[in-house]
Order: sequence, then C-alpha cells, then structure tokens
Amino acid sequence: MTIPVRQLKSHSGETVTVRGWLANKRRSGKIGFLQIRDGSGVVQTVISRADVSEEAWEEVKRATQESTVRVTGIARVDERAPGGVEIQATDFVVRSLTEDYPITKKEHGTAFLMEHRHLWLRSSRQRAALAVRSEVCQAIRDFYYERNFTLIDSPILTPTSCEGTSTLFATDYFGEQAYLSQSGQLYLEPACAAFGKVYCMGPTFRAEKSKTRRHLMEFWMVEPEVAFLDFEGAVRLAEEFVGYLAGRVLDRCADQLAVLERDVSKIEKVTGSFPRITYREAIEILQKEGKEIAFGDDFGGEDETILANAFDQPVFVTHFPVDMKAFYMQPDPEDSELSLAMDLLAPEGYGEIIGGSQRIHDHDLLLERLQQHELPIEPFQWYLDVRKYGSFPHSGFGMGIERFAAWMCGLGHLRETIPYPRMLYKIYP
RNA sequence: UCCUCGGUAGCUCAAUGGUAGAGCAAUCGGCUGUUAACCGAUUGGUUGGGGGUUCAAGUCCCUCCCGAGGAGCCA
Repeated sequence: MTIPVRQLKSHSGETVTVRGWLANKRRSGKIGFLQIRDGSGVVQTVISRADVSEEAWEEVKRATQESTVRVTGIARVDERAPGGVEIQATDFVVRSLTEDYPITKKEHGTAFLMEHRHLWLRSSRQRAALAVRSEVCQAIRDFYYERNFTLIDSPILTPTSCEGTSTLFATDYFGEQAYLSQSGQLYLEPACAAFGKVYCMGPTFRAEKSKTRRHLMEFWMVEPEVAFLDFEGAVRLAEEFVGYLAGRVLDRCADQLAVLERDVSKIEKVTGSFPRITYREAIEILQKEGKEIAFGDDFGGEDETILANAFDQPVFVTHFPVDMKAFYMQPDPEDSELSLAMDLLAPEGYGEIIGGSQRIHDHDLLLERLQQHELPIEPFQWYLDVRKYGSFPHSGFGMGIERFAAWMCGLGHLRETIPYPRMLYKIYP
C-alpha cells in the first residue's frame, strides 16, 4: 500500500510502498541509505544488498539525485534515521532517471538558485518557507471567515491608478490603457456598504524600479475594510490579526521554523497589544539616535529598523502629516494637519508590514483632496459615490503577505517567501 | 534611475602583469549504519562580450552586457 511519508510512523511494522524523488543517496558495497521525498516529507530507506534482488541492487547503484523512485519495505521506528522512522527495503526501482541535476548538495549562490527556481522549490528550506506562506494565507482566510467578513476580490486590471503616485504596469485593454492593480482598497469601500465587513487578498503590482530585499514587483496583499469602524478600531483589528497569524504559525509550522532555524522566542513575544507611537514621537526617537530627520520627512529603511528595534513587539506609528499619505485618509479631528493613518513596523528590521487608515467619508472633503492631489475627478466618480449615497465612516488596512511571511521565517529577503518572485528585470522562470 | 561590489571548470571560489588551480558535482573503483558519508583515480577552461596598453593581460585602461547589495519609493 502506498503511504505518504507523513503518515509512516503510524504504519510501523507494516509493509509499505513510498514513491517520490531521491533527495540524497549514500552507498557502500553492501548497504545503501536513500533519502526519499514524496511531498509530504522525507524518509530514509535502508537497503541491504543481501535483502533485495540483484536487479533492485543495480537500481540502487543507478539511482541519481532527484530521480523518481519507488520503494517497498517494512516501516520501522529507528532513532538513527532522520525523522525517527525509516524503511527497510525489500524492493526498489527507478521510475524516471534524472541526469545532470543542476542543484547539487553543496552550496550555490542565490542568483544561480533563482535561475533554477522551479527546481529550488524542492529543497528543504524552500519547502519550509513556502509551507509557512501557505499557512499564513490559510490563517488569513480563517481569521476573516470566523469574524464574518465577506471576501470581495478586487480587479487586477484597472483603468486608473488607485493612489495616483506609484508607477504602474500598463497594458493594452482593447485599445485603451489599463493598469495592473496596486491596491484593492478603493474597490472594497463600495462593498462595505453592501456587506459591512469585507476583505480582499490577491496579487498587487508595483512597477517601481526598487532593488532591495524588501521589494518585489508582484506581491500579495490582504486588505480588510470595515464600515463604521473608526481609527482606533482599525488599529485594534490589525493588532488582533497579526497576533492571530503569528499564533497560527507557531502552532502549525514548528517543523518548518526548525528547518529555517528560526528563533521562535521572537515570535512568541507577539501577543497582546502592541506599543504605539505617533509620527512626531518617532521623529523624536530618531533624532535622539542622532539621525538627521525632520518633521515631514519619510522614514528610510534604516529609520524603520531603529524604531522597530526599540520594541520587542511590532510597533504602530500613527498620526502622520496629511501630505505624506494618500489622498483618502481622514484628518485627525484634533489636528487637521495630521491624518488618522497607521503603519505597523515588524521587529528585527522586517519593516512596514501594515499600512492603513480611517478613510474620508465626507464627500466635499474627499473632492477637495482629489483636487489638491491634481487627480482627475471623472475616473474617481464611482469612488465619490460611496460618500454621496449613504456615507459612513470606515477604516481598513493592507498587509504585505511576503513581508509578514519573511518575518515569521526569519528570512532576509522576500524572494524566498513567494514561489516565483518577480524582481527588477527578472521574470524567469 | 543613482551608488558600491562582483563575473575564472556544471557549482562555490583561488591565482605579485610571467606555465589557469582547489573543493564539490560528474564518471570509474573501494567500503554493512550513513547523516552535505568517507577513501582512491579520471574527466572537465575562448577567464561575460568587444576594443586598447604591454615583449607578455584572468590581472591594467575604455566600453557594453549580466548579477549581488544598497539608496530613493513602498507593502
């Protein structure tokens, strides 16, 4: 009977068949140790020449790294085996022989591995990171499902820029210019009036020529948007959300975090409420650290790291100057020069993982802001309609899934947290 | 777009301006408990492309291409 490697421990003593790919082989004249990966896990198979036919032993000699193989034998618990269970083989066959597999057991540079991303996916660290990503995505779905949010997928092909600033990927739309979406938020706001609590999760595109470990041209973002939720509510939702996701990763990805050699104590600190500082306080902290930064300046990557390192937990920075942020953000009722905006900075230098705000619900103020930003009114008419027909206060935020996953995994670069990263000038494979 | 560093065997890297090398991989042989197994042997090169300086260039100069890191911008 074919058994997934993951379930082998519960079949100890039984004769089982495993099929998969040969991850590694060590062989002497009379005994072989084969690490076989089947997608659910990796198991060591022990083959003694005396126990198998001459044909099967020839197959052991012939088998190369990443050949497709099938082994039959007795599963047994043995502490000498990686993973604690192994198969004592009675038969072994190569189903498809691999020759000249590019990724060897020794070290490779990232550039080489990225050229072979389709094969690199098979390696243990990559499988661990992508499994964490998968768990994060599932946890996101569960979080919003359990709280009665409705999934509203926003369009990827859009007629205009959402915020008017970022560089977009342009494409031809039957003779008209269309752009790949850089945010689903504007399309979520009308849906709030239909469903109250909504979210979207999908790919987002930025054509900026960024070339750093914190950037991808194509990345995934989850964006909740809630009717009648004020700024304080949005901060609390973000806090609860991040805490929930971190808890899920700790609960269900212990094996992956071990492979990634992640210091889980850093993630275990992510509980309860997160510290909050205002933008003004953040500037003061940076100035005390000797940074030359003034009120009104944006944070650089180094600034974010300084701020984040001042706390164990993720830290909210709130109340940014109005003209630093997007046109739709609600001004602070106590100081109209500030907006009810927040960024959440992850610890350990992982940077901004969440950005959000309360949205302007007053029609005339939003119109004024569009004009101030020199944005055309006509393409945003539908967006203004949200404020025209039964306006309501509402708030939301967006979280970058790769940045969150990179933080959980302790990876220095976003590219390993997405199966096929799209980076500056790099779109292969 | 700008700044910095880099490109030598399939991979990771050495090589004062003076004969292009090692480890791993591959191939062959040996080894009954290996953990990136180990041991021996063999194979493997238009030194990213083009131009220049020089008796002589992997090495110095110019230029282009490609890669890595960072800045700006952002999630």
